[in-house]
Amino acid sequence: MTIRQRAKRTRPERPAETLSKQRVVATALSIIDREGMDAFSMRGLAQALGVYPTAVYWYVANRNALLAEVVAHALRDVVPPEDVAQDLGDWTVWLKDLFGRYRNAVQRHPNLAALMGAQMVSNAGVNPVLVEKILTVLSAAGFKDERLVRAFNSVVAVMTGFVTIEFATAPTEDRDRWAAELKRAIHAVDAREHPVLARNLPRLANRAFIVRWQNGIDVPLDDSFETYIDVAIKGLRQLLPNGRRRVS
Amino acid sequence: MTIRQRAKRTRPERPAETLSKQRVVATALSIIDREGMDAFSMRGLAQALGVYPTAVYWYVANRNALLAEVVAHALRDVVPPEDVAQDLGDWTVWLKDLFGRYRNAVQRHPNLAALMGAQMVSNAGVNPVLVEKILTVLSAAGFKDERLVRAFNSVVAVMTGFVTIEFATAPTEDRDRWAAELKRAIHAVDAREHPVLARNLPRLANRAFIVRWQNGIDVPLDDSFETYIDVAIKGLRQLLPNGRRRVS
DNA sequence: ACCTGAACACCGTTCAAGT
DNA sequence: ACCTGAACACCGTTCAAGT
Repeated sequence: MTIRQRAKRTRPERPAETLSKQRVVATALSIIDREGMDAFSMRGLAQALGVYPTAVYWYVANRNALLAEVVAHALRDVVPPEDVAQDLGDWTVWLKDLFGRYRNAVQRHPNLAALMGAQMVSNAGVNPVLVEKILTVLSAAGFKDERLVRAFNSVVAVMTGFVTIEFATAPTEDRDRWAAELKRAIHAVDAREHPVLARNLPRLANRAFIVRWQNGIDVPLDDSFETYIDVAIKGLRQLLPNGRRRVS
Repeated sequence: MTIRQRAKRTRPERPAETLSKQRVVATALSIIDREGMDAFSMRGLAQALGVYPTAVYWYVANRNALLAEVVAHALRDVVPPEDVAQDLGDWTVWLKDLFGRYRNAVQRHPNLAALMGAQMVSNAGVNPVLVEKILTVLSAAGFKDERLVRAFNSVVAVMTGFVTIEFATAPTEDRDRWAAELKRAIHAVDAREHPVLARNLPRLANRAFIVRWQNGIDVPLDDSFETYIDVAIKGLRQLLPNGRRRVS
């Protein structure tokens, strides 16, 4: 977990401009954004806040609870505001906006990508308004009862699926060596063993999942994301009772 | 990270029936399966193997590298065998089988769910045969060039999306208290603020993402998963050039 | 080649005290 | 109510030795 070459942390730094949960969460997020998940620690956070490690525990129960709040904070802008064509007859516009907003949030905090996906277990760290909004839009579109549940779960899964892996971060240790080695291995693919891959290599290399050596921060997969969303929306529309109502 | 109440580990246990990378990876996986991600440590692993902590480093470069191998091992059976109706004209059957196999793998190792999704960045820990197979099936279905790349990325994202959050594990600490509190909060939802949620609560409670207090191990979301896959397949089919060729 | 043994520089968290 | 201070029981990883 890359310990050696970090600045030695002795005592508090800043004169502590009064602590608060707000400040604790915001500072934690900024550390994770800058240095990554592996480098984040409760002690490092305390140091950044200018207090003793144990002071943080006045505001959060433990590390996991804090991380849940950090995720919630990072996701605070995902719910589209009221004015997004919610009642304008096209539910697909609202969903596309939602998916895009989630992607933006992860894009801004890629080091949190894995946690953001995982946090969807429960509403512990997620705005309950998000749930109500999705349900409202799907209801208005014509989903109800059991079909509403299934559509809801599909929407949440679609929202997190692509983006979680698009921005998943590689081991922080020796990123450059790791990337170089991977790049080499990919270009050395055996055309006899993997003919389709070899034939399409220039198109796929560093632009397709698994066959990459950089993630969405360096190489965003905008086109594929668009297609993915399109696939989901088209599929959802076919799920509606009366065939495809309200064509976009 | 729940340290206190664990058995004190002093020295090696077993007389070490000769170490090997195989044994290191398999033992690591079994520890993670039994005790969860938080409880896994290099030192605990060494103890279980009956060797000194540093002996493990002869077989793996570091913790992250080991975890990548553990994920690869857990995913070893995801690629459908040759005989699955691959060339029988219906590419959707093969894809559905693939998605089901991935789900089974995660279901067997839920504590690894978050890592499994994240590992799709690169082929470091993933079988390259998987890539070739997906490309082959999609090519045969009619996807080519840029469309092939987009379809491939969509397929991988669909494969991991639902399942990653379905089996995401809650903080290991105080699971029962956490679940009880969540259950209470969900049932106490304000019908004025969240009318659609309140109206559909019996249907959604513990059966919809975010509105859950248990995960897929305790409450599998089979129906929703089926719908989700259906949505993806239907959407993918509409992506094909000549409309819907090869109807299932 | 494979493992021991000691050491280094960290961790999260608890508990008792201070103000 | 909010923070200090000391302590406990762990970590991952490096390096020099052993066999």
